[in-house]
Amino acid sequence: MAGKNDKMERIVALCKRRGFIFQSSEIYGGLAGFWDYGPLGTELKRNIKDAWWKDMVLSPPPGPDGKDIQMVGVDCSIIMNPRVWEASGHVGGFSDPMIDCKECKGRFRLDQVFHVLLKREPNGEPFAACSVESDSPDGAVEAAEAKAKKLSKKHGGGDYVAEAISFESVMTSEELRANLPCPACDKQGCLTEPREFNLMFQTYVGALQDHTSVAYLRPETAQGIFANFKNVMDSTRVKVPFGIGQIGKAFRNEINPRNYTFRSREFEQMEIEFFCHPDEGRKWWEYWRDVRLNWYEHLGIAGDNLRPREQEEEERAHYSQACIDIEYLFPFSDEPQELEGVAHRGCYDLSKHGQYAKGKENAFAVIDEQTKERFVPHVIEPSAGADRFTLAAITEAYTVDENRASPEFMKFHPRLAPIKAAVFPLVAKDGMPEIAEPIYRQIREEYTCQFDTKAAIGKRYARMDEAGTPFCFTIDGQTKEDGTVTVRNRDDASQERIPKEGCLKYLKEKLAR
RNA sequence: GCGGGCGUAGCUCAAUUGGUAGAGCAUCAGCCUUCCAAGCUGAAUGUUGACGGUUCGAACCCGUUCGCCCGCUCCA
Repeated sequence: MAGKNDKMERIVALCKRRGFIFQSSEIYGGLAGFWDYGPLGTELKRNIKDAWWKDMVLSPPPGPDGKDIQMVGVDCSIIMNPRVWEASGHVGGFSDPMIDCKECKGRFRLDQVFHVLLKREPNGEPFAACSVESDSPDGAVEAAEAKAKKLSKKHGGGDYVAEAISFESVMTSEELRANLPCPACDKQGCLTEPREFNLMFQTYVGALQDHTSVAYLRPETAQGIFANFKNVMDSTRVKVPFGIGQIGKAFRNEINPRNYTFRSREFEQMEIEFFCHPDEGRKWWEYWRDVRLNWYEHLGIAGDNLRPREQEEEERAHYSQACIDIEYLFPFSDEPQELEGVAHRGCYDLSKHGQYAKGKENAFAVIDEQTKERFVPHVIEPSAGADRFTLAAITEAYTVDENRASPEFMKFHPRLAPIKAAVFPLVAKDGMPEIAEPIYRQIREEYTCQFDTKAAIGKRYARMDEAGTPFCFTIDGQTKEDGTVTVRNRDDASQERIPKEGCLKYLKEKLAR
């Protein structure tokens, strides 16, 4: 494993040295879970987002029937009405107080642990107690059966009645808590007081800071799309089936951000919500699964490191009918990590907003003009992490070849490369810079390009290798004689000669989608 | 959030254990250089992660805090 971590450390070092990724506010000691993209990283990430937008929203592959599919884009605000997060379940379901066991390090949701009292009939005198995890009091009694039997035996056996009390009611008293046993290890008095673990960042809207003005930074971009479903339908003439795409920041106050930029507290998502007839959910889910997988492969995230993994039924959210995680094996882990999930979410989200948005009960149903059928569309959600893809592109591109002058270089897909080309005079004299400069100016009109006259040519090539620049045009002594320049290919350091007027055309051909 | 380790120039590391922080690489300038990090000359670079304490004196000892790494935990 040392070798693997070593690789990750080298990648992190290269990213800093060459200006791909910096720690946020580094001069003040940084802040866990936040990262900045430097000049090269910014170009790389923008290329990724542009490729996604172009390939998924502006010009997506033909649908299952071979015809064009309908896609439009939105760009929603980060702070929304807090009711959105009640409807989505982010406020209710994921802000529960938790308690920890200091002994066994177990963590429990306060509303899912119960104190089970064993009472002796007929006077109902409790003689023993234990704790268990369960989602209901009845379930708690059942779950406590084995523990209760043991406890009963310890206290002389005989008949008893078990009664479950929620921890919520017991925890209010310091005295009672001091004696509560842990549901996992049964040790007494080692539980912490209940603590809130809401993963949403909170803020206040307006000058008044109280509970009436609380708002949240969105923990996902999807809800802005759902909330605008009707607006998009009313303003664009799209009809089901169609999709809405969005690229934007989202925020999760992760307990423990780790693994470089992989689990950040501020991150960018590239999401599609595709709306279709309930009967066609499976078909569209398969379409998007294939489209998304092909996209990664097309951009060079291919081979053994890319691991699509269909989720088992137990693993999926209760409303989800199918889900595939597109995972990537990063050097920092033995387990593949999720880059994207393509989920079949049924009508869960639209129905929820129908319930929560007052007077909008019918806003999310559509009518099929042919059959007059009225239905709430089902949703297929390909949700990708832009920063995760960026990190995958970086680790996938990172190549070691000790035989080269540049033993480390970045083999980005040309479409993703931050710098597309460099123009070098072989030496800074004999009129070579004068020939090179106009070529550089011409390329710069359309592509990121660098011009460098300094240092030995090998050093300049090596610098471009670390930046992942796929092509370098070099003006040499022969250029003045026959008007040709050399093109150096990053991947194998091979060279060919082309007419000096043909540099831009050459790039256009190589960088075509 | 818990336990363990760590923090010195952009990077890799020194500093005789409490006595004014230095080297290589990289960077920049000049010379030289006709295809893969060559050479020569010169230059710049640090509140030793931050804050506080002990001391005549702290990179070094103590406390707090921030960050990084490893293992748990978490990951809608």
